[in-house]
Amino acid sequence: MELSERKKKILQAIIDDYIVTAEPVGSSHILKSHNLGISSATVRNEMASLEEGGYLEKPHTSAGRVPSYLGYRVYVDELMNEYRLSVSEISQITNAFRQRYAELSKTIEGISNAISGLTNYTTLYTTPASCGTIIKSFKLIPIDEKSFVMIVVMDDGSVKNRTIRVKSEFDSGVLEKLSNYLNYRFSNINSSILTPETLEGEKQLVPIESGMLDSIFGFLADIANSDNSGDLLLTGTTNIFNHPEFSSIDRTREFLEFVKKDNIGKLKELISATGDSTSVIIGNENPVLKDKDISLVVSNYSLGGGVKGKLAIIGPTRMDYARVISTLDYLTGCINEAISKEGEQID
Amino acid sequence: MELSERKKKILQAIIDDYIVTAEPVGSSHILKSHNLGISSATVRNEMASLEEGGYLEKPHTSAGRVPSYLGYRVYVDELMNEYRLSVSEISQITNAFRQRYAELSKTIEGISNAISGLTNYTTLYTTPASCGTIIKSFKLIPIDEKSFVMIVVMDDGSVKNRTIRVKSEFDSGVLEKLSNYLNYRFSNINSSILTPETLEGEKQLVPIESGMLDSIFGFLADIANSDNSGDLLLTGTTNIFNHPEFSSIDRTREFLEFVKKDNIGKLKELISATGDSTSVIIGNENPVLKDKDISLVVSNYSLGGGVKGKLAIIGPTRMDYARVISTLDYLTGCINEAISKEGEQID
DNA sequence: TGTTAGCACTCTTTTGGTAAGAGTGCTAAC
DNA sequence: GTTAGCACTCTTACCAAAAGAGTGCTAACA
Repeated sequence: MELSERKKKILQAIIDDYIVTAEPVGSSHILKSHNLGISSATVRNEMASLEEGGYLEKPHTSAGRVPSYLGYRVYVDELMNEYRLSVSEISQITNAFRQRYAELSKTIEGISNAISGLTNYTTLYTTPASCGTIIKSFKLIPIDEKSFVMIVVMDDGSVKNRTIRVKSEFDSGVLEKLSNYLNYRFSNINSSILTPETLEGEKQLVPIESGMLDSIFGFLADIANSDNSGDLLLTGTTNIFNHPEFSSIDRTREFLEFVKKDNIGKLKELISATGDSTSVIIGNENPVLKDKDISLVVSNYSLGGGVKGKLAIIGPTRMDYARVISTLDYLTGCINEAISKEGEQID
Repeated sequence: MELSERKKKILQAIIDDYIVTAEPVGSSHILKSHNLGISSATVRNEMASLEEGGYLEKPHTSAGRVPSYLGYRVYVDELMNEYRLSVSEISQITNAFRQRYAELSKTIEGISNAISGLTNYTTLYTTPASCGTIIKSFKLIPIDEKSFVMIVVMDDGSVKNRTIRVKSEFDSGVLEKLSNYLNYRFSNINSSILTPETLEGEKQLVPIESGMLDSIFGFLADIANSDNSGDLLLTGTTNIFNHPEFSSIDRTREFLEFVKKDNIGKLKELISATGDSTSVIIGNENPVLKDKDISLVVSNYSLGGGVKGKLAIIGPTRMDYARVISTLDYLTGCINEAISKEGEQID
C-alpha cells in the first residue's frame, strides 16, 4: 500500500501526538494540534484506511488510534522531523564527553549515564571487547612464599592479572624461569589461538618442573575464552518509571527482569549484530523483543586506539525516536571529532 | 515497660504471622495459628496494652495489629526462634561458595547472587577495599611509540594499571629508568602516605627529564585516593517485586531509586559502620532509612589474604529476620572454615 | 467523487451507594 | 483476671448509572 501525502501527514501527526501524550489519538484531537485543513470526518476516513493498511491500531471501538510497529517503522524511516538539540542538551553531552576518568570503563559509564539523564530512557552499553588481541608480554611477581601475581599485557594496552596461590613454597628463580618461558613461547601471538587443545599440548612440553603450571595455563585458557566477550551494562534503569506505559507494576517488573540477567545475553547479541550506522529496532521486529512493547536505538562509539563498542537506548516503542537518534548521533560526532585531533591525550 | 511472658508470646505470635502473611494480624487469627490457651478477648486486651507500649500499631480502627519498629527490635533481639536451614539451602550456599571464579570480584558476586536467590531479597556487598595497602612494585611496559602501560602491584596481590599516552615519542630506555626510579622510591611504602603534597614535592626531585611525569604521578595520586573506597554493588534488585509491600508502583520506584546512585554513598557508610558481628538495622532506627520501611541485615565476609568486606540484605521491615540471619551466618561460617584449612588453594 | 455535518452506537472511566467482612473496644457476667 | 457478646468502625467488593470520548455510518453538499 502506497501512502498518499495526506495519509503520511495524518500518520505523522498521530505519532507525533502519541509520543507526547501516550494516549490514543482521536480524529478531532489531531485537528487541534495540527493544521491540516480538513474535517474530522475526513480524518476518520483516512484513519480507517491507515488501520486497514496496518499502520494504526485501535485499543477498542471507541478509543482513538495508536501506531502499530509498522506505523512506527514508516515514521522512523521517512516521516519524523529531525530533532534539533537545545543548547543545554549539547552542553551536557559535551561535558559528559570531556570528563574523562582514569579508567576507560568509567569514561564510558559516565557518557552512558549522561545519555540516560538526557533522554530519560535506559542506556545499554557494551564495554570494549578485545576480540582476539595480541599478547604483548608476561610478568610474574611474587607476593609471598606461596603466592604470586601473573600479569598479562595485551597489545592494545589492556592488562589482565590473577593472583595464584600454590600449596608449597617456591623460590623466585622458578618464577623468573617461567616468566621467560611464557614470554618466549606466547608473546606476540593472538590470544584466540590458545584453544584448550593447544594449551594442553603445550603444557606437556614445558621444560620447567613446577606445580604452578596448572594455574598458569588455566589463566591463559580463561584469557583466550573471556576475550571478545565485553559485558553489556546498564545505566538509568529507573528512568522507566517516568513513562506511563510502565505505570503498572507488572509491566515494570517484566521490563526490569527482561533487562537483567537471563536476557542480557540475547540483548547483547541483538545489539552486537547491528551495523555501523545508528539503527532502530522497533517492538516485534525482532523476536527477542516480541510482545514486550520495547524498542531499541543502537549506535556505535569509538574512543580511539581500537576501543569500540555499542551504545543503545532501550525504552517503550512509544519512544521519542527523533530525539534519541539526534542525541546519539551528536555524541558520536563529538567523539570522532575529538579523536581525530591528533596528539590529544586520550586515556 | 517490662513485658510479661504472655505479652512476649503474643508479640512473637503476631510478628511470626505478619512476616508470613503481610496482613495486619487480628486477635482471633492468632488463636488459630498459635495455641495460647486464652480467649480472643484477652488477646485483644494484651494487644491494646502492647500498642500503648509502642510495640504494635494499627493501620486503622477495624484492622488487626502490625509490628512497630520497636516491636521488630524486641523480636529480633529476644523473641524470634532460630531458623534451621534446610538441606537444600545448605547445599546451595555450599555450592555458591565452592564455585570460585577467576576473579575475586566474580567470586563475591556469585556468592551475593546465591544469597539473593536464597533469601528472595536484594543483596548488597562491598568489593574488598584495600585500605592503605602497601605498594609492592612497578612495571612500565611500552605499547607503541607513544604509549605505555603502567602497572602497580600491591602487597595483597591486587594489581592496578593504566595506559598512558604521551604527545611525543619516547625510547624504551626512559621507561626503564623511570621504572627503576619508581621501584627505588615508592616500593614497600603504604599508598596512603601518597598525599597530593608529598607527590608534588617528590615530582620536583625526579632526576629524569620526561613529559610523562605528570601522567605517572597523576596515576599514583589516584591510587592513593581510590584506595579504601571499595564499591557497593547489588544483586537481586528485582526480588522486591515478590514482596507485597512493593505491589504499588510508587513504593517500588522509591525503593529502586533509593538503592541506586544518590543514596548508595549513604548506604555504604551505614553498612561500613557496623561492627564485626552480624547486625540488624530496622526501619527508622537509622535516619538513612527514615520512612522507607526498609531494614538491613549486615554481615562480614572474609576470603582470606586480608580480603574483607560486607555482605548485606536489604528488604522491607517485614523481613524474615531469622532466616536471613541464619543464611548469612551459615555462609560466614562456611567461608571461615574453608580458609582455616591451611594449604587450600584460594583465588 | 471526495468531503463533511450529524447522530446513533460502543466502550471505558468515574461516581456513588450499598452490602459484606474483619476486627476492635466496651460492658457485663463469670 | 478472664471471657462472651455486641455495637461500632473502617475497608473492600460489587453494581449500576452517568459521563465522556471517539468511532462509523448516512445523507447532504460542492
